[in-house]
This record gives sequence, structure tokens and C-alpha cells, in this order.
Amino acid sequence: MSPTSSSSPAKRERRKEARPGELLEAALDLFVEKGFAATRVDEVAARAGVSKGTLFLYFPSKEELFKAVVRENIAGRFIEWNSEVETFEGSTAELLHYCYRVWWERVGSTKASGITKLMLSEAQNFPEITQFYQQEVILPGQQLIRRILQRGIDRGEFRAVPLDYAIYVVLAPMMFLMMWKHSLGACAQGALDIDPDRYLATQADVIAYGLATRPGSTGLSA
Amino acid sequence: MSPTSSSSPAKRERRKEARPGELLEAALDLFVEKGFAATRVDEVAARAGVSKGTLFLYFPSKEELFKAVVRENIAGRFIEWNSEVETFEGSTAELLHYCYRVWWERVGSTKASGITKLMLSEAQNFPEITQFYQQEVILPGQQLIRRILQRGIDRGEFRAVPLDYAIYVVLAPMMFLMMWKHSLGACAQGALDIDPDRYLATQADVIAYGLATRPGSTGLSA
Amino acid sequence: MSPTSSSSPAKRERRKEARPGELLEAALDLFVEKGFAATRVDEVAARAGVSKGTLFLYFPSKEELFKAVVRENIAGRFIEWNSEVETFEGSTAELLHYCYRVWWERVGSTKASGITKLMLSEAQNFPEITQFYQQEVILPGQQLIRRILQRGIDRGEFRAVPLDYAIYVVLAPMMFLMMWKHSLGACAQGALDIDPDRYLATQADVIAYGLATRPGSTGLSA
Amino acid sequence: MSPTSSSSPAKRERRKEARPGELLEAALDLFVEKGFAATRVDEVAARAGVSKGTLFLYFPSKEELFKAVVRENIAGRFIEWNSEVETFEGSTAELLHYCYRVWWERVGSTKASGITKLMLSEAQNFPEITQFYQQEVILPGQQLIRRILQRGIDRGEFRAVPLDYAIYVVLAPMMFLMMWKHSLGACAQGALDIDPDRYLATQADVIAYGLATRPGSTGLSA
DNA sequence: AATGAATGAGTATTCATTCAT
DNA sequence: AATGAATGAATACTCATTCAT
Repeated sequence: MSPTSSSSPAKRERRKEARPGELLEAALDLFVEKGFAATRVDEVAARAGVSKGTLFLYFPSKEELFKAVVRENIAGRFIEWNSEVETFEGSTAELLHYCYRVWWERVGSTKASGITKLMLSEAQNFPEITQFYQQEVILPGQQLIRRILQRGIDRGEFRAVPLDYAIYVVLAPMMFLMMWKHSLGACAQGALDIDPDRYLATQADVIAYGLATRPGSTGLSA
Repeated sequence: MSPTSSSSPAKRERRKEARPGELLEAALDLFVEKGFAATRVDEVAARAGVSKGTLFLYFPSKEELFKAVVRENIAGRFIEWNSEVETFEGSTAELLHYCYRVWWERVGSTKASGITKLMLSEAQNFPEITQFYQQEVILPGQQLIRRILQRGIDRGEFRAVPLDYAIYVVLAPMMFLMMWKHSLGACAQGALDIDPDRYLATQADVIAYGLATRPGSTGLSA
Repeated sequence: MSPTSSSSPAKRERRKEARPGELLEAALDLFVEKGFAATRVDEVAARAGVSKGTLFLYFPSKEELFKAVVRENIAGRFIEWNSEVETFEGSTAELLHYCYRVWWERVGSTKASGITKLMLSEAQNFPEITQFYQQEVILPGQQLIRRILQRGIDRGEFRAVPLDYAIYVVLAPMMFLMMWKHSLGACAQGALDIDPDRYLATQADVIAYGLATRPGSTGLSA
Repeated sequence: MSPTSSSSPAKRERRKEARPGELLEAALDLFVEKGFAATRVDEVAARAGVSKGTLFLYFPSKEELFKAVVRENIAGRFIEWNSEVETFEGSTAELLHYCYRVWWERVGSTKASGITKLMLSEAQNFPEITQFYQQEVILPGQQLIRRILQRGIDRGEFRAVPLDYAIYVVLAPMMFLMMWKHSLGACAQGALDIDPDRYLATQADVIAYGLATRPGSTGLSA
């Protein structure tokens, strides 16, 4: 055993610990791109730079790998965001614009957005993980949006729209953008290409304007 | 109706002509429910009441069956709609509400909506059919929406928003509803259940209001 | 029923009776070209201008069709030939040349030669029909050749070679030519193309010369 | 032999390297016995003592397995033979006998002879591999025979026969024997049984004699 | 007699999963 | 821990054969 060959044991150690993460990353990419069924575990392993056997060392099955990918990428960012919303100073219209922008930076533009595509695409085949996703992502997300809208109403900026459905006015554009980006948008031939910033700005503009009370209005419309 | 005229064209004959349709219907159901890969051709055949061999008599492969399902369910409804939009009398806000309602009746609430879910889920795996879908559905749909918005602007009802992005303000809520309905919505646990009518009414309301010129406004905002 | 439509019932009648023959002909072509397994009954039917169902009206199975093809094309031409050999006037070397030439005309160059290719190719899969082929073709053929050689020996023209193996000296070139013609020869790229007349003439020449007694020889060599 | 040196390279490892060979051997047997189509890949795998999946680990398809079988069994034996012919001492008639004998030992009597049967039977269905076979086997073989005949002519032993067709005088008996052995001969009922040695001896005898110049002959006959 | 729609047993091939090394 | 050879259950697709018309 030559002394040179034993160099950098740290690197090896680090890689070893990084294995699951590398696998999850590779799996996320491929699941998002091709769907659950069309993704081969060999491919995931290959992209992560390990053998197929190694993958099963860390994840007992392809399904568990899928679940792990989803769980891993559903970080509970909502606590942080909730406090940001609480402390935000400025109009609620501005808050909405801000949230869209921040969401795009932290989620929409990242691989995490692929998870939404995955979930919506595969929900039917994975009821268990779908349930989990609802609890961890959808419901907190809806709560956050609801809080924003409530803030607008409370401050007399927004009309007293029915919140249960108004949340979807805010949510739909985000979900749509994520789906689009990972499906048709990925095959974009010019016409279908969407610039996220302009897209979100336009959506926020129309929505904020559409929710806004009017000068002279009581802020208590239908 | 004379008994000798044998108005029924022989059971076998009639079935033969009905076969492709029956198969497409069964395939639509299953593809939407389980996705492309998870759908077995035997199952499609069984649901259509024929044997596996018969399916391949009408469709040379599972992939061609998929393509046929997509094609079948996007018959050029746009021509009809275009003329409806041209002749509509009333405010553009009303037109928007009307379109959402009609779209739901004719597409959103039907199995055809499953096609969109399918396409968004499987787009990457079927570039050819995705291309076809863009040409036949997405682009005509965008044109129609663009026409509606233009009408509002021309009549001084809507602000001169940038159409290229405003169309998504109208489109996103529809796409979202279809995806939702066929994914999370199908596993709905109360909290996630969406009433389409209220959903669409709220969306149309906010959007129309958000696009509207204001009393005293020039109708030429950014 | 217009009188013109009932024209030429004879033609129809004739065709009806010709069906099995047309099917056998088509089957022969295809079996020879592609082998038993690779030939589809649809193709046979199509080439014969009838439906697949009709084929099974005349032949209870693909195997039976195969057997019928073989049987049909193994006409007992040997009686005729035997008498020709008996009455032939001229040297036995000339008789050999004559036989090769006649064989080529009547068998080698016709579709019947395909049967040999078929039999040799498929013998293992059809023991029953192979047995039949041996009785009807191989043995009579060997007898005929034996008679020719015996004639040469009897007349002092040929050496007294061991007949049991000398027959193959005459047989091998014919069998080889048939196989070649229907296999490699059919994909011929120039180098492999064989002109049957020159081929057979050369073979007959060498064989006759090789069997011939020499001047001063006793005609009774090993 | 120290116990720690573990000279046996681990059972699994050794088997792995042997796999392709075992599979090719099993495939050769079965292809020759039953033809390409009638051979099931499961059977090949079973005979090689592995599972169906393993076969596809080494050969991407049944067709590629077939090609590999052909390639494997036609290793360039011709180089060796060519030099043997060059250095042979003795008459060309003796050389012919010698070649027939050696050919039988090294090819005719081995499984390799089955390849020729295979090729002639399946040529039409595998144009690509047929092409390969022509280049690698047929043409070199013809060259070798041509060289032998040329030797006889050059040494004044053989008549100046047209080589392009005389080669078939030598080739046909070999091809015939291989075909016979693997078809009718395999179902031999006594009458059709051929003793290769006597068969080849007779052929060589007649051919050599038939090609020979005669005492007093010029060696330049047509 | 003729058709051709329907069948379903049969086969090549794939791929998640196992396990000896 | 890591490998990668081996597995075999699962599945799309074929094609000889049947049979109602």
C-alpha cells in the first residue's frame, strides 16, 4: 500500500456520506424529467456515479426512493415565510409582488419546483405520499396565502372576497408556471416560452388590482 | 318501422364500427387515471370489452393508442368558440365569465380535461405528440384568449395590458383546475375539494376586475 | 340483378377450383424464400388473392399447408425419367450430361427446386414430411442415379466404383446448386453468382471423366 | 499451492467470463437443431444453465445472438490452411484427399458445420449476416480451393479447367455433406446414412481423377 | 364458399430487486 | 460499504386459428 494511494481519505469519507444526497438529486432530476415509471434506477445510479446495487443499499425500493425524493424536497420553508409576511411593511399589493418574486427565487426557479410537477403527475399512483404532500405543502401554502389576503382585507386594501376560493387566484399562477416549465415549456418552440419575471409581475399586477378596493369603496364588496 | 327492413346493421358490424371509439374511451379513462406507463393494454382492452389482440387490430402500438386518444379529444372546438366570441353581446367581463362557464361545461368537466393532465405529465416522453398538442390546442387556445382580451381593450373596458403575458392570467386558472381535478383533487380530503363554479366565478371576477379600466382612467396604463 | 353483372360465371367457377393451387403456389414461394416459421399465413393468403379465412377453408393448419406444398411439388417424375434412361442411346458420359441438362430444365430451374431447399432447411422440424420426402424423392432419385452409373459400368465406360457412395458424386452437385440458388445465390453480389449451365457442364465433365475407365484400363479399378 | 493465494478466481468470476461462450455453445446447438425461429431464448438460456435475463445481459437480442454464433464459429481458420496448402509436399490429388480429410476433422464433423446449414437455411432472413458470411467464409474458402486447383494445373497434374466453376466441383461435396448431416441425415433411416470418410474419399477420388491430365495428354484440355 | 373481425396462447424483451463476492 | 452479475416476474406485441355473418 503506497503512501500516495492513501491520500485524501477525507474526500472519500465525505463522498460516502454524500451518497444518499447525490442519489436523491439524480433521482429528482430524472423523475421530474421522465416521470416515475419511465425513470430507470440504473440511470439514477449512473447519474449519481454509483452502481445499481448501491442505490438499493440506501433506498429499499424505487417507490421509497420516490418518496424520499419528495420528502427531501419539501423543506418546511413556511415558518420562515410566515414570519416574513408578519413583519412585512408596505402595501399588501407590494407584499404579493414580493412573495411571487421570492417564491420564484427560492422555489419556482429551483429544482424544488419539479416536485410539484412530479406530485401532480403521479398523485394518483402514490396516494400515501400525496397525502403527505398535501399536509406538508399544500395546506401550509394555502394558509400562507390566506394570511396575506386576510392582511389585505384587514388593512382595507383588498375587497372582502371569499378566502376559500381567493387563495386559488394566488396559487393557480404559481402551480401553472411550475407545471408549464417542466412540461410543455421544456419543449418550448419560442411561442411557448415564458419569461417568469414578466409572467409573475403581470399576474401579481392583475390579481392585486383585481382584489383591490377602489377609491371611495368601502372595501367590503361581495 | 317494418321488421323485414332490419334496421339494425347486424350486431357484429355495428360493434366493429364502434370498436375504435370504445377503445379510445377506455384508454382515455385509464391513461388519465393511472398515467401512460401504469396503464396496461390488457386493461384497456378488457374495459372496452374486447381482447388484447383486438386492440392491436385498431392501434398498432400502445404509443399510437395514446396519440389517438389525445387527437380524438381535441377536435377543433376552437372554430365554434371563435365565432361565439365574435358574436357575443355584452361586456367583456361578462364574456370572460361566460367563457369560463362554457369551457367548464364542454371541456373542464368532461374527460377531455384529463388530456391536458396527461399531456403536461407525459410531455417529455412524447415530443412528437407534444408538438402536435401545442399546434392543435395550446396555440389556438391562446389565440382565442388573446381575442377576448383585445376585445376588452378595444372597447375601452380593459387596460392595455401586455397581451403576451395577460393571456396566461386567463389560461392559468383553467390549466390549474384541470391538473388539480385529476391529481390532488381526486384524492380530495375535504380541504382540497374545489367547487368548480365558485372557483371559476371567483377567478373570473378577480381577473375581470383586475383588467378593468377605472372610472376616469385613460385605459392606457402600463 | 342486372344481366351484365352475371357475366362470365365460368371465370368465377374456374377461379374457385383454382384456389388451392393458387394458395399452394403462393405458399411455395414464401416458404422457400423465408422458411416455414417466418412465413405468415396472411401473406400467403394475400399473395393468392384470398382472405386468411379462405386459406383455412382449404388447409386445416399451417403445417398441413406446408405438407401439401411439399407433396404437391414432389411429382413422381421418376417413372418418366427412368424410361428415358433405359432408352437413351449414346455414351453414359453423354447420358450424364443429358440428365443434368434435363434436370435443370424440369426441376432445378423451376420452383420445384425450392422444395429441396425447404426440406433441407426444415427437415428437423417436420420428421413426418421428411420421411415422406425421402421415400418419394431421395430414394427414387438415388435409384435413378445408380442405374445410370450401373449402365456406365456395365458398358465398360465407367470404373467399378462403389455405387453406394458414387451416387452422391452425382447427387451432391445438384443439391448444392438448388440450395445455393435459394440462399446465398439469391443475395448474390457478383462473386457468388453461378451460371447453371456452365456449372452443370463442368461438374458433368469432371465427374464423367473421373468415373471413366482409361484406355487400356480394365474398367475394374477399386 | 498456498491456501491463501486462492488460485481459483472465485466461482462467480470464472463463470462470468465463461458465460458468453456457454451461451453461444447452447445457441449453436439449438439453432442448428431447430432453426432460428423455432429456437426459444429461454431454451438457450436453460441449456447454458442461466436465466433468460442473463442471456440478454450478454446479447442484446435473439438476432444478435444468432450473429454472434455465426461469427464465433468461423474464426479465421483459412490463414492456417493456406499455409498448409503452400507447404504441402506430394501430388495435388493427395493434397485434395488430405484437405477433405482435414476439413472433415476440423469443420465438417464439428458443430461448426451446423453454421453452414444455418446460413443456407436462413440467409434470406439475415441479409446482413449473410453478407458477412460471404466475405469471411465463402470467399476465402473459394480462394483456398482455387489455389489448390491452380497448384495442380501449374504442376501439370490437372487439366486447365475453368477455375471459376471448377471450384464448385470441390466445394459442392463439402456443402452437400454438411447440409445432409444436419437435415435428412439426422433423421437417417439406414438408407440415408452416409459414412463421411468413405463419402469424402470417393468424392476426392473421382474429382482428382476427373481433373487429372492423362498420360500423353497436354494438360491443356478445354 | 368466403370473409375478416376477434381471439388468446405464446414469445422476446425489460427492469426492479437480490446477493455472493 | 460497494459492486455488478444474476434473476424472473411482468408486459407489449404477434399470429395461427376460429366463427358469426
